[in-house]
Amino acid sequence: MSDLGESLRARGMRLTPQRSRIIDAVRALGHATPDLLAAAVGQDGGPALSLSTIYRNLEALEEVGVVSHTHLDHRSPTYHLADHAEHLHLVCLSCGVVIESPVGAADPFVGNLLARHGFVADVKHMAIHGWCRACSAKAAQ
Amino acid sequence: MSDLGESLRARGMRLTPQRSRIIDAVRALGHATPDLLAAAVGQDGGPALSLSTIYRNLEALEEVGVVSHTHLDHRSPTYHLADHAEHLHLVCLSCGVVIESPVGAADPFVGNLLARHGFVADVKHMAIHGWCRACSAKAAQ
DNA sequence: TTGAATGCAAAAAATTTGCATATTG
DNA sequence: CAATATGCAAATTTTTTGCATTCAA
Repeated sequence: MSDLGESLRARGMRLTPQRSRIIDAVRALGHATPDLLAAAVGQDGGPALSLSTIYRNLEALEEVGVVSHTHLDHRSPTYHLADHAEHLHLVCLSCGVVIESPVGAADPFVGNLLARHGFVADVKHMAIHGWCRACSAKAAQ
Repeated sequence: MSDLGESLRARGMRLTPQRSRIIDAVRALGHATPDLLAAAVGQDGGPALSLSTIYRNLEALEEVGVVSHTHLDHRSPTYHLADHAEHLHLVCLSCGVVIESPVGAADPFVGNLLARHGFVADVKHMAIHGWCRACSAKAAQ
């Protein structure tokens, strides 16, 4: 991340202390929503950041490719470092548990979509919803 | 739809004119968001319905199994008749086009998740995001 | 008749935007 | 010094909730 400043500057952006702190928080939490990040940044010793700064910076950092986000449900974007191991999320509609699975599990599906529609799918942008083993067993009774 | 009234009554619910009009609107539009439905219902000749009635009824009708919803993006639930042909949605992150694809395309993927995690995936609950043929071709240059 | 449903207005929750001020490069 | 970023408050957008009134069964 030493060239982060350069990546930013190359796009006319600046490396501000706020940006560094936000990146640190994303790294520390693994993945988190904007307001969780705001809370985390507020506890790193420095002054709290306004929520709008959080939002604007997550967007900026995503453009530069430092972070990216996925949606575990229809309303929470969760951010993580872009170089974080890639995996897709399975969210149980019943108990809410989140399971991580290697993206490879979707390869045949992704291949189908490409062959059939020329569509390049990013299966990890949105979580896959359904029912976990425990909940589907419960429902089967 | 003649037994809709019974299905509702069996659960202590009632068949109101508002409910019928909402179902008609869902059928007419194919699939639409709550506010689009509100607009559509408002043009069927009768009086407009309050948005809260729309929301409460979509929820009620979904419980009874008459309608169901999917999320094309992280903020718009789109409702359709439950007996409407099942398909999954591919949404282009670049141009926004929505492509429908038979759920069968996801069978191997769904099978993998079941085998690997015991997870019963409902791939059509959330749209699959990615890039359509045109946009990915453009990006390749 | 009576409990469920409606309408309206106010409350929430989650982002986004305007703008004056502070800062980076 | 000039242009980008920040902070704060206000505006949006979308959905939910309280409550008095209406209506289906």
